[in-house]
Amino acid sequence: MSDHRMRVGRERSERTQARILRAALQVFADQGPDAPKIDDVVAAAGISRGTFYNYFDSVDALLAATCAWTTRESIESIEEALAGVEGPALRYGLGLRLFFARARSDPTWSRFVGRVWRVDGLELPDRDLDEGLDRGVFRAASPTAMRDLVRGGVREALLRIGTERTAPEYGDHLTELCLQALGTDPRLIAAVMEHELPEGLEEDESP
Amino acid sequence: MSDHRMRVGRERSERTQARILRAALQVFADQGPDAPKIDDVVAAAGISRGTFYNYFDSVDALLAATCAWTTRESIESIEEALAGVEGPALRYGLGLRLFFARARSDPTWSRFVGRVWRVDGLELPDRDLDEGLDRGVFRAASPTAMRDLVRGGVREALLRIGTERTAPEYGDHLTELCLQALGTDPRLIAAVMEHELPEGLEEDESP
Amino acid sequence: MSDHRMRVGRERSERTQARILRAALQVFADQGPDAPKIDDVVAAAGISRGTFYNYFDSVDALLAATCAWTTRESIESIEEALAGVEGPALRYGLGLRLFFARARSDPTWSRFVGRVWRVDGLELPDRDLDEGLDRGVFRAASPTAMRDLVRGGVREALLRIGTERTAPEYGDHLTELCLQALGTDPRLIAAVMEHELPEGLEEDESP
Amino acid sequence: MSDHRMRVGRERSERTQARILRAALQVFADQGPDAPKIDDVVAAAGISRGTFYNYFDSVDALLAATCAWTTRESIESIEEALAGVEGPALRYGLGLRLFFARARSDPTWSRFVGRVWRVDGLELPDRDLDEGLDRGVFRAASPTAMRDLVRGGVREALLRIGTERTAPEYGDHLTELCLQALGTDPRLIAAVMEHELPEGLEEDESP
DNA sequence: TATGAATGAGAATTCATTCAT
DNA sequence: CATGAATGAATTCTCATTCAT
Repeated sequence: MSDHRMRVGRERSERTQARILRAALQVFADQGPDAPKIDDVVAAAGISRGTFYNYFDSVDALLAATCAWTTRESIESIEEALAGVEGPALRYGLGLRLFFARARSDPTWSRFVGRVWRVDGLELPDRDLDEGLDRGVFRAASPTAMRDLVRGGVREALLRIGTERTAPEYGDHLTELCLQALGTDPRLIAAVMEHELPEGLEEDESP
Repeated sequence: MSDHRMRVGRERSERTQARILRAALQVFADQGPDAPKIDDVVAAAGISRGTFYNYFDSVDALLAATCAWTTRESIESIEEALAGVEGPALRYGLGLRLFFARARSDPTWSRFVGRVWRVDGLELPDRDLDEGLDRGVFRAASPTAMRDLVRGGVREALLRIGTERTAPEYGDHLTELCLQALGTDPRLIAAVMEHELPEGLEEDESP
Repeated sequence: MSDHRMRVGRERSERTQARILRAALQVFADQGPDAPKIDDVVAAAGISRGTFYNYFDSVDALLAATCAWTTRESIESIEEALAGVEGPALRYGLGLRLFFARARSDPTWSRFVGRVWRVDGLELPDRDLDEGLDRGVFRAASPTAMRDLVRGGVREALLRIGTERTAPEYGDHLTELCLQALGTDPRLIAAVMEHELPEGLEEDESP
Repeated sequence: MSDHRMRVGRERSERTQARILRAALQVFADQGPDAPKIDDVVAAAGISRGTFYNYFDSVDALLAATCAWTTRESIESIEEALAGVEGPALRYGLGLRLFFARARSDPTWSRFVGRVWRVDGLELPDRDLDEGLDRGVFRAASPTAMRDLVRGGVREALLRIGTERTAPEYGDHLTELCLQALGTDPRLIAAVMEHELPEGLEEDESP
């Protein structure tokens, strides 16, 4: 009996926490990381102020948790989807294409990532990038500048995808441009673009 | 006599407004567009709260004015510096190099532009971009994606330049990458990079 | 359980709102409609500033609510007390006498009504007035002038009653003068003045 | 020469003071005695804040001065106009008619007197009232109630005259009602109403 | 005397946080 | 755990007053 009560309690608790995080995603996506008030989150989640404080200490803590959740979930999805793919250019390029596909299927997530994620998140595919540079698949006078260009471009693209109705090929085009900027061999680029998109990254996972 | 008084008054007024704008540049550069409190600005400008409200209705109005000032001033400087330069690639590329040079000489301005400017400002060199596309000097499957990549990359670069000590060539490298992403002919890129940097854009003009 | 909590919450909320309104009555009566500061109300009600804003948006909104409350309550009391009384002169005259009796028993209310009520409230007995004019019980070259004289006289009387210790017959005398000004038959006036005062209007009802 | 300068200075000073008072009349008439800010007066008078303080210490002092000016001027006009008139009822009735005529010709003044004057002003014709009561021309169970009724009615009438377009006879009708309320002999009332209106009270005098 | 920029005390308003139920 | 009324510190904003020119 006590067992049952505990289980029910834990489940309810997890459901409430999930509601808050989903509401936070929406609110931060709409207002950015600084503007939101507790009441915005509370209203969006359909809970009371007091309940909020049962789960998070402050808006900042909520922001951190929301970032952690989305980042963790994205990493997992990407790694899973790219599980069998080999080669830095292919992995990196397909990763970007998947990222934009996910953005397209969830504009709120896209806006959130574009507005809120700082380096932690937007540097995810660093391993493939490093490997590509090491192997000479990517070439650049300044790796830092290269990363900055790509990171900024991706962020800008996410904001656009999350905000307006973009053409279906927009994400692929941006991926292509990024690879070009990295100095990738055109034939390799073509291969990336023609490769079938692995499954994954398109569904929203509950925290 | 009355003339003299009016002139003195106007001069003082303009000096105060300039002090506020300069303080605002600093504060917005440090804290972003949403976080600053009136008191931050007031303290940075060395004026009283009341004086602030003699010049601006709210922090939002101040933000708008600061954007307008920096944008106007940047446009003027760029146009002046590029006065005699012909050809979209040369103009666009030199424009970027000048922009980054200015950023390097004024990190606060760089941080401000990187964090705060929205499209209004960061689309400045649109005319040259359009002309380059028209003439086939720039090539891209998706002009929108191309612009987004460049805009995002520039923003990211400004944040870096405004935040840390970057290598002297960083700006040039990023410029080169942008031109590559635009599909510019490598010889043309080389010409841009070897061209002497016109004077201008390096001094801060008072509002 | 949830039911109980809701009821307790609502009751507390209503009690607080009532405290604020009662404090407002006092404060507006003392200072008039424009002068009061939020802090005056807050201090008189014994609540915090924040609590005030949980109930009203501004002093103006509080003023409106206080007017609405007093007006509604007065209308109800009068109508109840005059329920069985017939004839415009009798109803109007007894209404005035009751009004002044209430004023006497609650000087704060009297000052409030005298200083703050605008037409909405002080035109209450319009129906009887119109009916009296229609039937020829009241006569006047200018109904507008007549109403203005009575309204102004009543307001002035309320201020006096609410401010100083008046003779017990003061209200009746003013009623008599009003009826005279309306051109009422002296015998009818005598009947009004000799009629027993119905119960009611003398107690303060909580909002 | 010094003489000349002093005279010119004094004249200018008097003109400025007059401008302020006239502006104050307007502003107090529109906003009542409590609401006006220094800036409202300053803007209406077309002067600077500093100049205001050369003439008055505060808004309260300005209010007092404006009341004093209008009261003094009204007393003088009335006394002058009624110079040769004998008998309390005739004097009192004609005084009221003149008062309303003045109100009609200067709605701002009317609104000001209606909203702002306290007893000091609206008790002006006390002497005639007292004399009328002494001689039995006026009759009332309660002189206080009588005065209150008349004072309130006059105030209400001034507000109406100052605010909307009233019929030309409105003032006379209200005068008649007042005299009726005072218990005046109908023939005497008729005489008052038929009496020619003395000259005066219709022009605005500069302070 | 006239001006209006500058000031800062004080009033209005917001909002994160607590806590009794 | 959930609730939302109450709180008051922090912030925004107003406006009477001063004073150098």
